[in-house]
Amino acid sequence: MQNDDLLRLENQLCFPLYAASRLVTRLYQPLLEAHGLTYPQYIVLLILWEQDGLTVSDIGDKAMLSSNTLTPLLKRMQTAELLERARSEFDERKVIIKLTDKGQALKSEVACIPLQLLENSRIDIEKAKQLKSLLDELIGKLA
Amino acid sequence: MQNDDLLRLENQLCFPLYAASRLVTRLYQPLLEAHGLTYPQYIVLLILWEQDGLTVSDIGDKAMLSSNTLTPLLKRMQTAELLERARSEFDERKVIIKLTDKGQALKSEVACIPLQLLENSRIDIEKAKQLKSLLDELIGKLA
DNA sequence: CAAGACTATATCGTGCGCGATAAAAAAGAT
DNA sequence: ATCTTTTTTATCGCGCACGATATAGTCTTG
Repeated sequence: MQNDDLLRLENQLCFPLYAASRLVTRLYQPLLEAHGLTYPQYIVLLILWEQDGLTVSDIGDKAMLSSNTLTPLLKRMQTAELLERARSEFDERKVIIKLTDKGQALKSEVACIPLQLLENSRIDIEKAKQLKSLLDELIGKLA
Repeated sequence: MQNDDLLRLENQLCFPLYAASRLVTRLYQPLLEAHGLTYPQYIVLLILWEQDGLTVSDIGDKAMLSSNTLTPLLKRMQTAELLERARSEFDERKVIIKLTDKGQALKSEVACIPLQLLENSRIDIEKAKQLKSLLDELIGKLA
């Protein structure tokens, strides 16, 4: 493949990744907005629903985000009364994030969303699994 | 699969997409920054190197972006003297984007980047192709 | 040709992402 | 014990993304 071909948009792996990610976010957006959530906030909730009481950097490790993104995001979620932020009493550097009742309760409200999106979009479930496993592998190599 | 499992981060297709897209952007970022480019600006250049003289919405169709994102971005690229923005003389609503010599010249400078990234990351070329085709299919269904 | 509909771009506001840096607490070193 | 290093969170600035809206040019239709 010549350099010229390597620079064609259609031959880039980066662009479909970028485009697909934004398209999927757009798919979630109206459903999440109904619950006052943004997409990254939903990611944080997915993490906290699995394990509550994590520190900011614990969440950061899982979401691949750091404090410059997470601190303001978590503050907004605190303002929305979805979670509480409190310094650890054992290590004052750490901030422990705990879901409020409202944050916990949201779980059952949005539980239907993944399935709903899967059904509404005509996505082949086998191809989705294949895609996910290729993405996980890519992430493993880049993270 | 139960609702609870459907909400586990590890079972979401959306998250690896979001994470992989950001990881790949981070891979490009230092190489692009050396040429004063951001990742979305690079995407716009890829488009214009293929076909110059497009309108804002032509570029938007290809990049899946609209004027609220593109107008400021193109203005920054104009300030960087990579391109010129001029109203069409036939239809004054349209803005024609033309690369400057500097914008054209950048093509040969960044031509090595895709291959360089492919080689530096230990990405299997066959899996990359497979991934791209699955992403293209997904985009086709969602766009 | 005037009024309304439509199209193309621009503007505005909000929320990310993230590099760079700061500040404070904890851990380690001498 | 003091000094240095590391860890953890927060702050700042900039550039996207994008919904909502504005503005101006073009087209359509009576």
